[in-house]
This record gives sequence, C-alpha cells and structure tokens, in this order.
Amino acid sequence: MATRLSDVAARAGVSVKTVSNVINDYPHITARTRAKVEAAIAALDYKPNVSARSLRKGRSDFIALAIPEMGSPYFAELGAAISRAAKRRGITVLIDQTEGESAAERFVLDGMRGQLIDGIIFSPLATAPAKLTSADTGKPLVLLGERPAGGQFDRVAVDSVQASYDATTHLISLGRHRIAAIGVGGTGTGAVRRKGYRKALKAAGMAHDPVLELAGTGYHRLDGAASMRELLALPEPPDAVFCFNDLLALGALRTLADAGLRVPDDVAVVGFDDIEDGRYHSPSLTTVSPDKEWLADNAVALLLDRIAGNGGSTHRDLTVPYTLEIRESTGG
Amino acid sequence: MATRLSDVAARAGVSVKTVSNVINDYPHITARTRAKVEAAIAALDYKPNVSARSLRKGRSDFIALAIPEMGSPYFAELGAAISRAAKRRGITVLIDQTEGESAAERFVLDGMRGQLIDGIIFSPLATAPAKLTSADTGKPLVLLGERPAGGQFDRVAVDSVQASYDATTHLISLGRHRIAAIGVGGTGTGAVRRKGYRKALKAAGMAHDPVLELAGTGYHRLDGAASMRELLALPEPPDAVFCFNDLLALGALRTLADAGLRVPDDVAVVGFDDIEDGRYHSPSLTTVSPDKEWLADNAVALLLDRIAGNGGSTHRDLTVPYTLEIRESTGG
DNA sequence: CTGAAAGCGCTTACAG
DNA sequence: CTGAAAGCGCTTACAG
Repeated sequence: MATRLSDVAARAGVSVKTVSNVINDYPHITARTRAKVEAAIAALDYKPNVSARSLRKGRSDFIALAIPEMGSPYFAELGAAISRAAKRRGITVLIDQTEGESAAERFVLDGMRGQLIDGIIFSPLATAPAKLTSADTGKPLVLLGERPAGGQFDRVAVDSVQASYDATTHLISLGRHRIAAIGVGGTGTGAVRRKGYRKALKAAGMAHDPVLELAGTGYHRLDGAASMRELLALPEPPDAVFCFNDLLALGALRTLADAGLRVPDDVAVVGFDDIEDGRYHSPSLTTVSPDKEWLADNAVALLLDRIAGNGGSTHRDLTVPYTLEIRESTGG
Repeated sequence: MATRLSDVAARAGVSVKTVSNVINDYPHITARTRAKVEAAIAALDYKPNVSARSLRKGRSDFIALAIPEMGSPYFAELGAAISRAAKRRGITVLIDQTEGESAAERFVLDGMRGQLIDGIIFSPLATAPAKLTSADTGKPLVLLGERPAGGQFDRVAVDSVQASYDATTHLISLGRHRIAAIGVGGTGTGAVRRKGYRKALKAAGMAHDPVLELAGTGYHRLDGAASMRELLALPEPPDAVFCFNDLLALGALRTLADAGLRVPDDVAVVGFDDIEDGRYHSPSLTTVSPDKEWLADNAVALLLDRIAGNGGSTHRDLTVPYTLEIRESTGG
C-alpha cells in the first residue's frame, strides 16, 4: 500500500488538515510545524495521489494540446515549447494527435478523457473553427492559428495576412515577376496566406495568375515536391515561389534540385514556420519565423486565466510576433 | 454539475452496478438492458469521471513516455507512433521531456506525477541505464535504446552494433578508405555504434584512426556541422563519414555543401534513424532505418504485459528490425 | 492552528 | 441480474 496523507500526519504528529495545508502552501503554518511535516513526507517518500486530489477539487492541472500531428516538425517544436511553458506553471500537457480527422477533433472538443482535463489548446485542421460553438465543449479552449471572422474563443496566432504580404513583398523586391504560391486552398491557412500573397502582388501593381496558385493535398514535403513539378511543367514557369509552410518549401527545393535549377538564381523560395530543417538545408531557407516561445507561453497563460474564471465573455485575440528570416534560398 | 453514473441509472431505471457493468463490458447483461442503459448514456451525454475511476481501481490507463526532447525529429516520430499504438489499446500516453537532464530523468523514475501513471517507457540519455535499479521506480518500466550489460528491465532496441557494422561495411564496399565516424563518446549510443564501426573496419582489414572519430557535444545538426568542419581541416580528410544519427549527418552535409565538396563523389555520408528530413534532402540520405511502428507497438505491448503482472523476473529484450536504406548520399 | 467528518464519482464485494 | 453500502485518498467547511 502506498503511503497516504494520514500516514504522514500520524508520523508528524499533526492532523491531516495540517499536512494538506503544508502541501498546498496555505499560510498560517509555523515554521516548526512545516519542518516536522516535511521531514515526515521525506521519510515516508510520500507522493500525493493526483486522482484523489482532482476528484475532490474538480481540477486536475492537466490541459490537452490537440494538434494534427506531432511528427510534423512545426507541431513538434510547438508541442515542446507548450509543454515547457505549462510545466513552469505546474501544469501537465496531454498531447493529442487528431491527424486532421473531424472525428478525432470532435472527440477532443467533446471534453475528451472524461472530465480529466481542465482546458484545451486546440490547433484545428479539419474542423472549421467558425463552426465551433461553446456548446461543443464544456471546457475553456484556446485556439491556435487562423480563424475566420466571428469566432468565439480566445486565440493566439500570427497575423498570417501581414506575414504573407511581407514574404511576397520580399520576393518582389528581388525583382521577381512570376511569383507562385504553394499551399492555397481550404478556408484556413491556405485562404488567409493567399490573401496576403495577393495583396502584396496587387500593391506592386502585379496581377495574380491562378495558374501559379497551387493547392496540393496537404502541407508535407511530398505535396511541395509535387506542386513544384507542376509549376516547372508550365509553359512559363515561375521565378519565385512562396510556400505556405517550410515543409512544402523543402519539398519544392528538392524538386528544383532534381531539375538542375539553381536557387535562388533561377527560382527563389520562401517558406513559413522557421523549423530547424530549413536553417540547415542547402540552400538555407528564407522563412517567416513566428516567435514560438512567445506563442507557447501566451497560449498557456491565456488558457489558465480562462480556467481561473477570468475573461468573461470577451474573446481575446493575441498576435504572435514574427520576423522574416532572409537566408540563401532568396539570396540572403 | 456533470451527470454521474447514478443519474444514468435513475434514467434507465436500473442500478448503478448495472450501468457500470455496461460501461465496462461485463458479461451477463441482456441486450435489452444494455440498450436501455446506452440510450440513457446518450441522452444525458454521460462521460465517466476518470479520476474517480482510477482512484478506485488503482489503475489509470495512463503511461508515461520519457524522451530527451520531442522537438527532435526522431523522438517526435517515435512519440507519434507510440501514442498511436497506445491509443489502439485504450491507453493514453503522457509525454515528458527530460531534456537529457539527470534531475528530470530521476523525477520520471521516481514515479512522477504521484501515482497517476501505470508504467513508463523510458529513453534515457543522462542516466546510465546500468545504474538503474528496480528500487528507483515502483512502476513497470520499458527501456528504449542502448543498454550496457547487466540491465534489469525489459527493453526494446535495434541491434546497434550490427546496424553500425552494416552501415560501415556499405561504405567500405564503395571502395572508401578513410571512413570517419561522428557521434562517438559516452557509454550509450556513441559507444555501441562505434563498436560496430570499428568491427567493420577490422573485418575489412582496415585500422581505425582515432583522429577520424569525432565526439562532439550532442546529436544535433549543429554538432554534425562542427565535427565535419574539424574533419575537413585534417591533413588527410575522410572520403566517407558514418554519422551516428541523421541529424548529425544533415549537419555534416551542410558543411560539405558550404565547402563545395560533392556528395557522394568526394565524401559519402551515412546516417542512422531514417527521419523524414533525410529522405527529402538533396542529396537524399543513406541511413539505417529502424522499423518505428514495430518498435512502438512492441514497447507498448511489453509494458502493458508487465503492468498486467506478467513477465516475472525475466528481463525481456526485443530486437527491432531495421534495413539499410541506400540513397544518394552514398550513390544509391 | 487542531480534529472529526463529509463527500468528490466511481468499482466492487456482499447478500439477495 | 439488482440494491445497498463500503471505500479509494484527498480537500474542505465546521466547530473548536
């Protein structure tokens, strides 16, 4: 049998209430009592039973992080940062892979894992965030990433339109004239980043060419490689490509290398996310670099604040700082 | 107040025992009773409280996966696979980043999180596995990766000596004469893979040259790039490099590209792990490819079997199948 | 500060 | 199959 609170109390010669007070850092405990209790805890190697505690308190100090896939570098790096940020606050993160499936996303929102978790940080892919209503989840929820107008949850995200505008403008400033986009489509990331892309073209007096906007089926290297092949098969191939994430860009670079084209001389490439692979690739990848630590820290803080009952009915929206990291793939 | 078991029982007109029986799939329930109960569960949107359940049963159906860092692609891919394998069995995985720190590893082994988890899958870095004793952890534990002789836990790992032997032999078969190794050092991975490397050299009648064995400070791209720079500064640089993981190899490839050297013509490169980055890199990376799905599935199965009380005092040791994937970095 | 006691929501012998 | 009840290990009013 594991040692219990009452064993500690007996050994320290105090009541269970006092032991509980010590563990939970309540005030009004004399240093002498505290020392006695701590000695007993150490002697018995006592560890509180978290199931009992959370059953009683109705709080578990667990939060869920629901992401499409943790094998994907951006989400892996983000998950690592969020785990660290939560741990600093005494919170444990359960990571759930939805694999972009509606059913799995629904499951998470359904208050997954019974009543175990206190709240959810949710990076949606299949579920259009606009369709979420607070009835879908009894739990506090913080949304990561794009959200169409009218959302009703707290959110932390980069200004994807502005960042995409900056990325495209960088390509224009290099004197490129046929600038393609890989990763358009859908109502989320693809739509929002295309908006910034088109806006930059328009600002420069350039028309957007639908033939240069590639949708693909996903956001992996495979998709980027395939889209780039399509672009190269065009009568007039592009001289620059803005890929809506780094994985697409790395796939595109692979296709360009296979085709014997020089980067950035023949084709300049920009990505989005700043995953570590891109920094070490040859050529290194120019990319939009969101501050992931900032994102993680603020997403956790926002959720905990909401769990604590703050925030009321306002839907807070935090904008993640970013920089455009200019590297070899655009001549940097 | 959330709906409870007793609410469901009241609505279905049965006892709580019967509801519990339905939920836990006990036999001897008529189809009619089951249907009544399930209708009530659906109508009330009832979800069992896992804290209460695990408090009562003494089992949580949670296991911990302790890895050095989830931002690292190999561990991210492994974590994803283990999460999936566990979910198939109704088990939830808590992922813990130890960041290779002794204290954090110790914390995990200490039966982390109170009595929440039922067992641990542990990929050690700082803690020499040989030093572990079963007294360190009250929980069933499965070790991942290298283990010096004398370990006393169940383990799942590739035969690193043999795999390193194969990788090095492949380089020898290409006619290379100065074959370097990056990632030697320590008592774990570095030591074991060096053993296979030296063994292959010896089998081919070649002497190993200490000057060609680079230790570095870690297993990241940064370390691989730095080690490769050291090798290129040698009076007689190598014509082939066996890197003890893919990240090191990708860093080395970056240095080679910067130096204007051709791969594999000037220097052939082999990695270990088969992470996705290597497959898409230019040149694509020849590497030892462990079957990660097999590893994940068997690690989870082994742990659950141990949790169920099986296995006795035998220390089971499972060997993960692998292949050598020959790609462009060695001319494949 | 202490002590005795209730109760969080389950599962599980127990008697029928 | 059912029903009444105990108990998992905590936290928290409550009375002192």
